[in-house]
Amino acid sequence: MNKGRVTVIDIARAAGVSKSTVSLVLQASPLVNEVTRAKVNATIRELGYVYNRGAANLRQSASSRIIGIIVNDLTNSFFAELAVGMDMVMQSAGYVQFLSNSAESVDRQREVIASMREHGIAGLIFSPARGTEAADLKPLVASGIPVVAVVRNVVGAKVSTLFSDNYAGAKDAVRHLIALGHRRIAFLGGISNTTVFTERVQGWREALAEGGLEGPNSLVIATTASRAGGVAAIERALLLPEPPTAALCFNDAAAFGVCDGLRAAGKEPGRDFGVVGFDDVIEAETAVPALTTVSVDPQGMGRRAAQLLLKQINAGRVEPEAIVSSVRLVVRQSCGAGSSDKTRRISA
Amino acid sequence: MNKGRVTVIDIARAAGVSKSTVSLVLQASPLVNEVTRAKVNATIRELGYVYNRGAANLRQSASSRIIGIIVNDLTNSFFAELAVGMDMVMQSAGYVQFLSNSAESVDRQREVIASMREHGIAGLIFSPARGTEAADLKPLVASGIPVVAVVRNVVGAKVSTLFSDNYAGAKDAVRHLIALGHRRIAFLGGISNTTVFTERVQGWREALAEGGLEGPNSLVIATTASRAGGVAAIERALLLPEPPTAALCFNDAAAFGVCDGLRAAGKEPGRDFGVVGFDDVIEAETAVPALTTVSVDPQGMGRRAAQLLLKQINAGRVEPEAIVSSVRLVVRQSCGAGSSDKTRRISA
DNA sequence: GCAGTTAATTGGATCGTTCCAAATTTGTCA
DNA sequence: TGACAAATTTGGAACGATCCAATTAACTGC
Repeated sequence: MNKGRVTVIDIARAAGVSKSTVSLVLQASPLVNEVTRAKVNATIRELGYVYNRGAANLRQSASSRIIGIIVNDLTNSFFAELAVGMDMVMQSAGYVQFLSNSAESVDRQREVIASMREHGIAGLIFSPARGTEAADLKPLVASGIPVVAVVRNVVGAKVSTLFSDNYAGAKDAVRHLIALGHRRIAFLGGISNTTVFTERVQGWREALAEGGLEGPNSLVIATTASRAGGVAAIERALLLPEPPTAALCFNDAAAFGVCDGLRAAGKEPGRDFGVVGFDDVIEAETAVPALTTVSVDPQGMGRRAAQLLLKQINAGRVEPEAIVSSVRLVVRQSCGAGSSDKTRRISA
Repeated sequence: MNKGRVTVIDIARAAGVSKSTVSLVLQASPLVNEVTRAKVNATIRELGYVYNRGAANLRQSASSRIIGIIVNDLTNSFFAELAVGMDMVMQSAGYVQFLSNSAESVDRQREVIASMREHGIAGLIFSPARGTEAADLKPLVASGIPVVAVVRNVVGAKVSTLFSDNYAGAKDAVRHLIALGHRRIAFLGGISNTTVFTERVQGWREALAEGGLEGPNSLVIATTASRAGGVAAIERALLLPEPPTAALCFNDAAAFGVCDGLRAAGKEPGRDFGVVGFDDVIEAETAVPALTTVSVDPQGMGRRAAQLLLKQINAGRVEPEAIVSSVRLVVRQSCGAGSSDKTRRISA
């Protein structure tokens, strides 16, 4: 009996109707009589039938209810949260996702995209690996499959985008540090030749200028966007002739590293040095000291990206759309302001 | 021209051969003449043909090169790393994965499994959501699809399993703390009614007994398996009449929380209190102090789980297999031993 | 030059579903 | 009761690939 899968034809035979009727029942069509419907449904349960979406998608009209998601680094909790947000809305919209990690490799990314395409995805959301070119997306876009790029952009690609407002976020953060009395404020961590980095440094620089302060390049210390990168950056910063008294960090991971490095140097973050992160990952709230950071709400961003993609899939025709997701500064302890009182929020 | 996708028939017509020949070329069959092969391949590139795996999988023999992965909490970096490990081997084996987050909900997990099944996965790897029952997997297993449960087990389910050696790992960790001179060693964090928790507490208890020490229930403080849970646990531990001087934590996240809590109480982890974690997530190495922890190597575990699943898929017939992945204690600073010298490794 | 191989190629038929047009049943009303 | 409409049901013919058996083309060796 277990030989071969159960198909609509088996159901039809067992229920004494035609396969067409079974198909109508499967699609919950109002055309079919209640009695018949009940009988067919009973048989379906009885025989343990499983719908074969692959077969259904074969007919040219159908679009597949599968989407692709590729992130550049799933081990980074920012991207993991992003993926979780997407997963949530995709799941409740009745979609399944191919979810892959490009690990920052354009080759792997290309392979994954090709593979997903062969499997017939209805759309793609991805945070591009460093070095992604418009050409990598060309065929996908040309075939009319909606694509949403998140977090990072791909120059020249005709795809929808969803970025956070890096410039405004960095500016607000630095303004806050200036308001707290800091005069030498560094920018620590991150990889320099990326758009995100450039935008955040730009915000940092303009806020300093606005406050009549200097923003020399020596205060911008690029390393990597990780905890280890944060440690390295603060170590170098403290060796400067005129060391900073506060820093905006490229992201939360780097900010945690900066806190680690400060402690290793005998300084207490928040009290002896103002630290501000970027992203607002979950641990930011529970860390000690709680991290003051620019909240990007990665899950929310993931959800918005997913909704955007679904909208485009349903719309049929793809009209690239660029969304900038606003951010807000969440003041906690690490900047030296929130001291004892509970988390306070400043709208950006 | 963009109306409808390009199919083997289009290629065949354009290249002046039959669709069967095109099919043979696609499968790199040695039967076809080199000249013909070149001509067909050229036409394929020229027309921008994309292979339709859905159609190919329709034929009963074919198995799908899609597998399913479900994790209970992707925002936890342990599971994110696990997923990345799986992704790596699946990708190089030419598979794509549906990867979903059950968020600890058995209902969502059930839905996702059903959906994946309809899409024709060749196998499933998952870390069961709390409360998963054997019945949830019954239909999948009955249809002969290999299933591998990782990290947590599902009582009564006939599936393959891959767990880390929680018992031995906990025992080694506590032995090490005893060797460092600690006499009151707590077990902090985690959710009490889980197998993993029970096994680790068991190891803790036996190591204490072995060292002639007491292991009262008051020293086992269950909260949650998170950073916040660690903070809460150490707070309660320090209020005990006879507070502990060291602790084995349920996992690294909790251990970081314990460090945070210690600092908030004016104690320096490593110097004033021995802290040992469990998992060895990436941040464990770069944290300050570097975390002494039982290394589970989540990525490696993910890779092994993926290899096990692939083996079963290729084997055809499914014979459930139980693998216990060995662990080893990685001594760093947080336990008070590694003090100044670099990370030292003790094999378990 | 021809039988006997070997190498290459090729029409169906098939996988499990959907969809259309046509057929059947049921219901309504004069 | 018969004509007509509405409600249900139903055979095929797709969809895009694979695979088998059968055909055709290209080589042997004598």
